[in-house]
Amino acid sequence: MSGFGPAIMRWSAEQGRNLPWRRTRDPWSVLVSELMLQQTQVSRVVPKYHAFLDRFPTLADCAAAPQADVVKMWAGLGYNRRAVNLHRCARQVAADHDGRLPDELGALLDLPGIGPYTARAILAFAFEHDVAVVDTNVGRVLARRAGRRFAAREVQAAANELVPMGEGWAWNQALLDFGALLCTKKAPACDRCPAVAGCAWKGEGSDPAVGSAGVSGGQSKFEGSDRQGRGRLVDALRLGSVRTADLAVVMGWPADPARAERVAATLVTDGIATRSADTYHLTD
DNA sequence: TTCCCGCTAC
DNA sequence: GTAGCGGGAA
Repeated sequence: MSGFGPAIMRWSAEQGRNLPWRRTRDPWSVLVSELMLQQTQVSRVVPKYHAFLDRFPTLADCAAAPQADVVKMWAGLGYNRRAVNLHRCARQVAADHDGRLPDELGALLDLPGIGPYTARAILAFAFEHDVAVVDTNVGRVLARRAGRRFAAREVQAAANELVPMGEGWAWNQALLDFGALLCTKKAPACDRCPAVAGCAWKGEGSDPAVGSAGVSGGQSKFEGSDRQGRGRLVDALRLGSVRTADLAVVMGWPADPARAERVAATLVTDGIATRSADTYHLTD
């Protein structure tokens, strides 16, 4: 109650970020931005977003291109499965929806790479529907506001309650900004918070967001991980094919070729790479 | 070290 | 419900 929502809306109007994907309602552009923003910081996405849309201005352009071209444009973003998902999504929309992204939740959820967050983000940010977009930031903010941990189904329900009729677009952008800039995971700025009066937590005591549904925990270390080796191999594959005999060196594990082959196989399973005879290359 | 506008496949 | 997935900046 109180002025929680209005306070955040006022704050956002003054302090909100002016991000490139907020200047468009083009569903394809929104989809590209949202896929890139999954687990990847805004500052890293901005330049890639422009370059990607320059190369693939429409969904049809992407669907018509080889998957390898999409993966190449994904360089620097990481989590290359997202590039594969985006390409598969584009092809499925081209085939099943006449090239236009659906504006219905169920149909969006049926598309590769689109889950509960991204589906609602497209509805809210491209089609301006009054749906609640729930990511880890929103989950964190809502748990803190309520002063308790949420169960899985409660988070979306709590978020739905807050969407102001006819202002879903601005509200969801505002809440994402609020979570990213003020109500942050480690150092919430409660002293500068415009909505502290409507908050049950106020930064005092244990953080209700920890362990609450929809709030992501910490990540495993990157250095020395399988992810690091995968990244090195995909980087190499963007330049050309890699022989099986060279995998271990390329992936940074010269003394462990067995590990290199095992991890390289996961790229094949993910549909990112293809092995033919003794050579790996990006899947076309 | 930590952070990051999740999804897929178990 | 949870493991796995990149990479650079601060």
